[in-house]
Amino acid sequence: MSKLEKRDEIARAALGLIAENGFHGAPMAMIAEKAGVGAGTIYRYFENKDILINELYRDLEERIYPIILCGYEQKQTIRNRFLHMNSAMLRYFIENPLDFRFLEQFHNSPFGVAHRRDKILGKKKECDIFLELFREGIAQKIVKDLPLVILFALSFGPILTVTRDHILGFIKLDDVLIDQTVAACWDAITA
Amino acid sequence: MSKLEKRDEIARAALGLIAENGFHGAPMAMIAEKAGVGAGTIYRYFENKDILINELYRDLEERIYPIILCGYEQKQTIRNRFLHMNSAMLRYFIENPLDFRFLEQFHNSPFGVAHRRDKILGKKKECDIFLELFREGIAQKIVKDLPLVILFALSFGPILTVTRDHILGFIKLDDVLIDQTVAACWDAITA
Amino acid sequence: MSKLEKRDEIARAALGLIAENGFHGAPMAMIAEKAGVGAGTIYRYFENKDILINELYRDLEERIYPIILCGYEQKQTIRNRFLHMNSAMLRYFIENPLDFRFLEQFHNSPFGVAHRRDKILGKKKECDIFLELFREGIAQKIVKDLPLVILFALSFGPILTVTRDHILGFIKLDDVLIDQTVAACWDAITA
Amino acid sequence: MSKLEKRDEIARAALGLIAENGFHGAPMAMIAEKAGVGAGTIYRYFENKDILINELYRDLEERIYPIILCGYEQKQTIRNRFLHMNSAMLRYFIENPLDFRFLEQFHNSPFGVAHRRDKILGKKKECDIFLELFREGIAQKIVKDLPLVILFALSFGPILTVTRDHILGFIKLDDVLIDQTVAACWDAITA
DNA sequence: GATGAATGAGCGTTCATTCAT
DNA sequence: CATGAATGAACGCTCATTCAT
Repeated sequence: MSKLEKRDEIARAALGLIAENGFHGAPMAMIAEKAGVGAGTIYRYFENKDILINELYRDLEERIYPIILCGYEQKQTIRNRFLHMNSAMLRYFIENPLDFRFLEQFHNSPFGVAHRRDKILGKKKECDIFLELFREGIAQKIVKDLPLVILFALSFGPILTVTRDHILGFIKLDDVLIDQTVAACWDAITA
Repeated sequence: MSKLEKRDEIARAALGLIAENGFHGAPMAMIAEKAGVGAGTIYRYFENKDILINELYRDLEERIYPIILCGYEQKQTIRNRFLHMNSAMLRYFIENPLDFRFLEQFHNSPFGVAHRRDKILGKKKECDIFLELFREGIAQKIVKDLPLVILFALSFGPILTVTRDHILGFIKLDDVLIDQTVAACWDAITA
Repeated sequence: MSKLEKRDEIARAALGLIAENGFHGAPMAMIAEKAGVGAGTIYRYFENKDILINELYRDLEERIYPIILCGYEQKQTIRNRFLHMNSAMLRYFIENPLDFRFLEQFHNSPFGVAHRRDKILGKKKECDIFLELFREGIAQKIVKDLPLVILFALSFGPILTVTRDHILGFIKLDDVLIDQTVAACWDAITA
Repeated sequence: MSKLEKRDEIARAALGLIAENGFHGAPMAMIAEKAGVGAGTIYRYFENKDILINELYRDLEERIYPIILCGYEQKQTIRNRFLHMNSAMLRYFIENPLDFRFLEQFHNSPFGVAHRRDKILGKKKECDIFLELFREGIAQKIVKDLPLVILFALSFGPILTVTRDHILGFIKLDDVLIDQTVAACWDAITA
C-alpha cells in the first residue's frame, strides 16, 4: 500500500466513523482499527485529531467542488445555472450520505463555526460562484434584493433538510422530486 | 427548593452548558455545579446523561409549541397562518438562542438520529398543525403538490440556516428581514 | 481515612516512587496503586503531575526547615551555628534517604531549575538564615570574602555528595564522621 | 562517512539533546534526525537506548580523563597536584557545559545508580590518581585522616555545585574565582 | 548496511457513574 | 434524600523498537 493510499484509508475510516457516530463516537483507536493500521500510524499522516478532521473537510470540499461544477456553463441563464448547481449538490449528498453526515457534524462544531466565519468574512473563493450568481441575479432584478446570507439560507437550507430526511428514510428522493425541490428553492429567492 | 424546582434547575443548567459547549463540553459535574446541587443528585432526577439529554429535548418541544401557536387563528388564510407560525418560530429561535443551539446539538448527534427514527414510526403529534396546513393548502391548490416532508424542508430549512447565521453574528435579523425570509419560504412552497 | 490523610498517602507514595525511580519511573497509575487509591483520585488532590511534584517539594521544605532549625541559637558563635545547621541537614538526609533522593531528582529537572532561579534572584526567605550567617561571617572576617553562591557550594556540595555515597552504601556515616565532614566544610569557607 | 564517524555523530547528537532536554526530551527519532541518520540506524551502533546512554557516559569519562591529567606532574607538591586536577576539572566542566549537564542527568537517574553500584564492587581505575594523592597526603599528615570517600566529597562536591550555578547563570566564574574555589576545597581536606 | 514507516504499550488526564456518609 | 469523594475505563497522544524494502 502506498503512502497516499494509506493516508486515504485512514481518512476514509475517519470520515465514515465520524459521519456515523460523531466526533466523540470516533476515537482514534477505532479509526485506526477500521483503517487496518496501528493507533500510532495515524499520527504519521495527521498531526492530531483536530488536524485530521480539518483535512477531512478540505479533502471533501476539493472532492465535491469539481463534481458540482461539472457541466456548469456560464452562458446559461441564471435560473439554469442555479438549478444545475443546487441539484448537483443535492444529488451528490444523496449519493454520498457519509460525506453529507460528516459535513453536518463538521458544521455543527467549533471546527465548522471557525471555518464558516472565515468563509463569510474572508470571502473564501469557493463561495464566489454562488455569490456571483446571486449578485448577478439581483442586478438583473431576477433575484430578490436580500442579503446574500439569506439567499444562501433559502437555497441551501431546504437542501440540507431534505437530504437529512432522505438519508433517514423519511422520503425517497427521485429525479422528479429533486428537480421539484430545487425549483422550489429558486422560487424562494425569486418572486 | 421543591423537587420540581430542583429538576428544572438541573435541566436549565444542562441545556445552557450543552448549548454553549456541546455535549462533551458539559460534564455532569459542571452541570451539577451550575445547578447548585451535588453531582450525585442529578441521578435522582435523571437516570443517566442520555436520559437527561432526551428529557431536555422533550421539555423544549413542549415549551416551544404553545409559544409558536399563540395567536394562531384557524379562520385566517392559509398564507397568514403559515407566515404566523413560521415567523413565530424564527423569532423564538432568535430570542432563545440557547434553545436553538441545544436543538442543533441534539439533532446533530446519535440522540437526534434515534429520535428521528422513532418519529417516523409513530408520527408525532407536534407536526399535525403544520401537516394539516399543508394538506389544506394542497387541497386548495395554493400549496404545491409535493410530499409533506419536502414542504417541511422548504419551510424550515431556511429558518434553521438563517437562525444559525444570526446567532453566529453573520447577519443581524430585524423585523423586516424576518418577514421577508418567511415570505420567501411561502414562495418556495407556493410559487 | 480523612481527606488530609489521603492526600498524604498519595504524596508519600509519589515521593517514594519518584525518589526511587525518577519522575518518569513514577507513572500516576503506579503512584495511585501504591497509595491504594484509584488513578483518578490523585487528581482530586493535585491538579496534575507537575503540581503534584511541586507540592511534594514544598511539603518537603516545610518539613525539613523546622527540623534543621530546631535548637538553633542566635547567640551561639558563627562557627557553632554553622556546624549545627549543616550537620542537622546532613543527619536529616541520612535518616530520610527518600527525601534526599527526591530533592536530587527535583533539583535536577526543569522544576528545580525554575525554583532555584526564583530562590537566588528573588531571595526566598528560606535561605535567609544561611545568607545572614555568611554575611555576618564575612563582616567579621571569619568567613572568606567570596560570593555567597560559592560559599553555599562549599558548604552544601560536600553534604550532598557524602549523603549520596552514604545512601548508596559507599560509606557508613556515624556521628564522628558527620562532625568531621561538617567541620571540614567550615574549614573550606574560613581560612 | 565511516562506521566510526557515524557512531560518533550519533553519540554527539544524543549527548547534546540529553544534556539540553533530559532523557525523555531526547527521543531516538530526534537523535537520529540531529545525527543525520535514519532512526533504525542508531540500533546498528547501540543495541538500545539504555546502552546508548551508558556508552555515552563511558565515552565521556574516557574523554575527560586525559584532559584533566594533561600537565599533571608527579614531582609537584601534593597541594599543587590537587589544585591542578581540581581546577582542570572545574575548567573542563565550564568549557563543556553539555558534558557537565549530561553527567548530571546521568548521575541523577537509574543509570547513574546502577553505574555507581558497579563501581563500588570493582573499584574503577579512574579514581586511582585521586586516591593515590589522598593517600599520599594522609601519610604525610598534610591531608586529614578521613575516609577517601569523604575526601572525594569535600573536593568534588563544591565543584559540581559551583559548575551548576555557573551554567545556570547564577554566578560568572573567572580565573580568580576558580582558583579561590579550588583552594577552598584544599582547605577543606587539609585545615 | 541503511532506512523510516509502522507498531502498540504506556503515558497523563477526564468524566459518567456509584455509594458510604 | 442529598452529597461529593472515589472510581476506572477510555481518551488523545508519544516513542522505543522492529523489519520490509
